[in-house]
Amino acid sequence: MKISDIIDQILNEEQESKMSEKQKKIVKAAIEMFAEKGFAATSTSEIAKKAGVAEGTIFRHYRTKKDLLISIVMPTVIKYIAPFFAKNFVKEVFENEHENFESFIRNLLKNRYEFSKENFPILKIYIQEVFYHDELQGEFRQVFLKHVYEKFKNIIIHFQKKGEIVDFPPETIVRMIVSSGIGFMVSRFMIAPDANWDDEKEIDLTVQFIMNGLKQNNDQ
Amino acid sequence: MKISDIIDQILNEEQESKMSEKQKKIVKAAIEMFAEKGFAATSTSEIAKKAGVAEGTIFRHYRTKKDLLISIVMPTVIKYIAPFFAKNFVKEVFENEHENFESFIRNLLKNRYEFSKENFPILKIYIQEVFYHDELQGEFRQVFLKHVYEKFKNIIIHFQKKGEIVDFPPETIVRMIVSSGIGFMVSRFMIAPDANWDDEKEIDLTVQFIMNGLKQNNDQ
Amino acid sequence: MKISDIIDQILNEEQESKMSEKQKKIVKAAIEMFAEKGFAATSTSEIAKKAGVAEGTIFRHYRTKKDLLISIVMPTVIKYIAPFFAKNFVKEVFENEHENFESFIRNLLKNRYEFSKENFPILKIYIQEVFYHDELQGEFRQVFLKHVYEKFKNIIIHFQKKGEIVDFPPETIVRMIVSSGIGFMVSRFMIAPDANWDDEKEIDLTVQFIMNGLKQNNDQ
Amino acid sequence: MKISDIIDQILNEEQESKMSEKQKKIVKAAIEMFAEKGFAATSTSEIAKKAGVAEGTIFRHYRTKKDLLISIVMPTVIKYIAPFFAKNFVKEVFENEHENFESFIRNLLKNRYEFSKENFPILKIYIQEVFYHDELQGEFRQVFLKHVYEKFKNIIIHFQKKGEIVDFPPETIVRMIVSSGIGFMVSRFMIAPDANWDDEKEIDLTVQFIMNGLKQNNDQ
DNA sequence: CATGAATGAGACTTCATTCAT
DNA sequence: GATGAATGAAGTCTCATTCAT
Repeated sequence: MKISDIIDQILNEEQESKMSEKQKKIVKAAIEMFAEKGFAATSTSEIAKKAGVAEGTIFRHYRTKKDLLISIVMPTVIKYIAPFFAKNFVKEVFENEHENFESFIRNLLKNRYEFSKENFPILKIYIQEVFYHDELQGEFRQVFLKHVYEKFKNIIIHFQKKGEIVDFPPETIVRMIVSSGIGFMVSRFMIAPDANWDDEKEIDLTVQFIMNGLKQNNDQ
Repeated sequence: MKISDIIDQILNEEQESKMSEKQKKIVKAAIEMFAEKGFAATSTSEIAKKAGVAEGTIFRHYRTKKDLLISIVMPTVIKYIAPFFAKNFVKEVFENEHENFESFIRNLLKNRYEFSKENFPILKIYIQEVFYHDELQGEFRQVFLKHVYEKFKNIIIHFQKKGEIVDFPPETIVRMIVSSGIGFMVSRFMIAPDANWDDEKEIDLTVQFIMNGLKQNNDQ
Repeated sequence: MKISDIIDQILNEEQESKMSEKQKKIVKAAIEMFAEKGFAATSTSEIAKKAGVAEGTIFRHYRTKKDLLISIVMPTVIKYIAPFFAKNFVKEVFENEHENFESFIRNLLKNRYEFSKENFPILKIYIQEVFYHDELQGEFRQVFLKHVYEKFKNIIIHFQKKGEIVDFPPETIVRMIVSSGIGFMVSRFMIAPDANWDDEKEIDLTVQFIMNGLKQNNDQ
Repeated sequence: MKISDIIDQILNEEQESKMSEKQKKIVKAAIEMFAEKGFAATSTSEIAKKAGVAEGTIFRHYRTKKDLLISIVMPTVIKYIAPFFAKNFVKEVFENEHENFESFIRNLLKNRYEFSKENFPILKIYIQEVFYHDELQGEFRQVFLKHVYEKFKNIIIHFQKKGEIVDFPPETIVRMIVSSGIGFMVSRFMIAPDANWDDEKEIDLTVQFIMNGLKQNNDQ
């Protein structure tokens, strides 16, 4: 499956509705099992059983087991970073005088939180498997990540020039923001999903933490 | 392997020297392969071949493949959090008037950075596999994690009382610090190990970020 | 496989016809090899080769090698003792005035001889393996054996009351009859299957031996 | 190990005392395990562990695992049938006017019962394995069995001529006697060793059963 | 489209046996 | 004589994938 096909799928946005009933069941079952046991430790026969279909049916829809993984994971991952591709993403930040860094960060966290909430199993699978399968990086790493990363960096630089944030290397700042964000998601959905979370408050505190952490300190 | 045995091993600190030459080779090969391909996707025959021993030799030293994983990973993981168990860890923080939050954080990061630098493959394996194998949590989660977490929280509270850091819930602060730290390690050793890192500086910036992020803001 | 399922299979009597061609070949090959070399000394790869199927095919039909053993052996063993379960087995003996002990014994031996002739390899496997695998006794020992044994004993007692046979403990008489019968079968089919046997005559002599051995001796 | 060596061993009768302490432990452990799990299902490492010796030690005393089996089993089996070799065994029967068939049978059963009582585990191993290993039959079958069988048959013929027993084919009579005898031993020591046995009485009844079963019936 | 029996490569593991110490 | 680490062949079983129905 080429990356261009995947993008098409996403733009069309109709993938799911095009799926047959059986196919949906397969995807659902695969997500659950991959998230629970890992890709390599999940057998296609388990997926078939859980999905209530014959083993052969899986291979009618997906050439290989790895194809199934990629088909499940990539669309969601791409959606995850899609905002950075929106034409107006950077534009808005740059042209809107009232947009400040804090609202940018807050929006980012809230968006990604909402998305993660609905898609965490798939994101978990991605996080776990991305280091083992080139296909999950592949063109992605080069084409996409750079794209996103670059835009993100530009925004950082923009706010640094406006004097809103500290003068660390932009890459470092990206890392700090992303670490704080993903650190929250992982804690929230992987490590202690059953704890008593006040999500609104945690997001708010995380934003405060990032903002203070990156604030231009004149007294320093 | 019981957790008490593991602790003994670590205290004795002689484990490695007790290993036969072949055993060391097995462990070395296993670490490399597990880190590269993941536990489930690595076959014992690959490990044997890479280690230059017969496959049966692996099972003379480790009852099962999973035993091999555990024996490799747990000692290092325990060492990773061992500082929190040192009797003087909390004591020092509490009793030393000159100890402030910044030096505490800086020490923590530096220590864990040095350790990670030497042991990252193993830590990576742990991070990847901990969600799939109860044995990697087991008593650990209950006994150890709580222990460490609790002490960490107490230190946070200590500095909150001294007015050095902001009044967020201690758990949240722990998460922020750990996220920032692990975020650095993961970026440094997993995501872009080949980039041009100025480690000293990155640690310094990360400390600044955390300090500012948690500073008691009087003007707020 | 629960004993009730096995009974169902036997009652349906269609098991064999339900088997696929390959499955039949597997069973045939397994019987031959188990009988010749013993269960533990027969490898599944040998069975597969002899059956002309892939090794994996065996495990598609039988979860484990032991499952294969049980599936082969239990139905036949149960059929072997099934006559004792027939509703009219005891009834006939008790109610038919003309039925005497000799005709009872003669029928028993002839029936079991005919059955053994056709199924000896399987019975041999059972005899060899029953002492090593609890699954071959299991509910069997408790439920069935008692059942059969009890009925057999009742018949003995019946004929003892009629004065036809000697007053030994019924258990002892059962043992003598069974020993004589199985002794013949084992000699006939295991120890010297290639000798020149006049089966009719041997059965007849065995019946005479048992009858005389158990005859109520007035002159004693 | 050649059969002549075995005979020598037995004649010398000193085998056991020649064994080192370790060797005795090995033999003891092997007997227990072979009897419990069967030869093929018992591993040499299990034997070594149970015997408290190193695995290599077993192979210092016995070239192969099968050698161990043979060394354990054959001497006892030969002793089991040794009475038939005693020079005076047949002679006594033939020349002693007072010796009758009943006392012959009774002696036989009693002797073999006493011997079985002490050596049943080994005999059990033999019974279980003799059908799988040519070495356990080998020369034995040809040389020994025939020898014993022939002598036994001669004795039968002797008593038939004296009119004490019925005119069945001698082979058939041998089978009946042996079946009754072994049937008792197997019931006594294998099938229900824990039942409440009155051994004296059972032997007595078995002798009666055989005697009556084979008595020359003048009214027939 | 869907099925599921069949495959055979390869997974983990056990084992009898060897040999340097 | 005794040891036990090491071996590698062979064991049981799993798996992704194919294909005739």
